Amino acid sequence: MASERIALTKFETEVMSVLWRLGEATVREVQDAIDRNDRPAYTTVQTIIQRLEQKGAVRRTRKEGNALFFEPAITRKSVYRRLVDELLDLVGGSQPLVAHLVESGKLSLDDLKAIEKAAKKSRK
Amino acid sequence: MASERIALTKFETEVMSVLWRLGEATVREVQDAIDRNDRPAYTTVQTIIQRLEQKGAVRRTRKEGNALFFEPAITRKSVYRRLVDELLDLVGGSQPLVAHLVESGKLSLDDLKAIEKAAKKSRK
DNA sequence: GACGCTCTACTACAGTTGTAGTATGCGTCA
DNA sequence: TGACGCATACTACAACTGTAGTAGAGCGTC
Repeated sequence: MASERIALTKFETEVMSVLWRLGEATVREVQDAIDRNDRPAYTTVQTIIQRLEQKGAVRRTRKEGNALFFEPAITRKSVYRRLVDELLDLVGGSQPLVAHLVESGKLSLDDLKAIEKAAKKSRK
Repeated sequence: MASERIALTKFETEVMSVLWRLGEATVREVQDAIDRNDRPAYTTVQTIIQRLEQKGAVRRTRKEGNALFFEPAITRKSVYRRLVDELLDLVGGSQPLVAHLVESGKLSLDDLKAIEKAAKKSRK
């Protein structure tokens, strides 16, 4: 479910990350979960969640006291796919991307092997 | 060279890609090189290049007739690094990212092996 | 030297995004 | 049951982005 093609901004994506992690949360909880030096104001987070709701990326689940709970309405995977695709377009494919990762030390040879092994296993 | 920390928008990055590819180009040449169905107007490209110039991402090289030539003033690598880092932050590291690539069929096991081999070679 | 074409410089503008304030409502505790 | 406090709904707004028009200058051609 969840018809995709929803474009998210950086901050919106960050909020979605929190929701994917927590499963369900209030505005307050999302704000608390945002781990930054310049933490946004409560109402800022509220606005973002509201926009996410309008975009259909988030939905209300229930109410506790007078606080609403929200949960993701789109999958993490679909959003990642979009982000990754965009990046791949720019850098010219996944090969160059991974090469860049290895080259810049962000991914070790051991990591590569581990991924390989896992992939082989899940494939069969 | 080229003090980094320059944030580029999507379109700006696209223009930079053209410049990295061509090495040097006029506004007209950049516009022609943009390969899209909804190609932007000449003046639109002009504006983007102007903004890139203000940001220090691009510099004028010479004049031919009354047309200016521009060249990149920052490296492709530094921009990629920024983009990749942002994505990594979001998806939670390079391991998950590569796993996602493999899983979604964007990267084959053969690709992985090739990268591994190349990395080993360049390392020694 | 005048004309026309192309290029640059400047201006415009609406939509998006990050950021947050204000007003008002609802629950809970005394 | 009234007040306090947190939550929501609504409003605001400046900066950034994509998009492009207009005015005026320079170059090549006749």
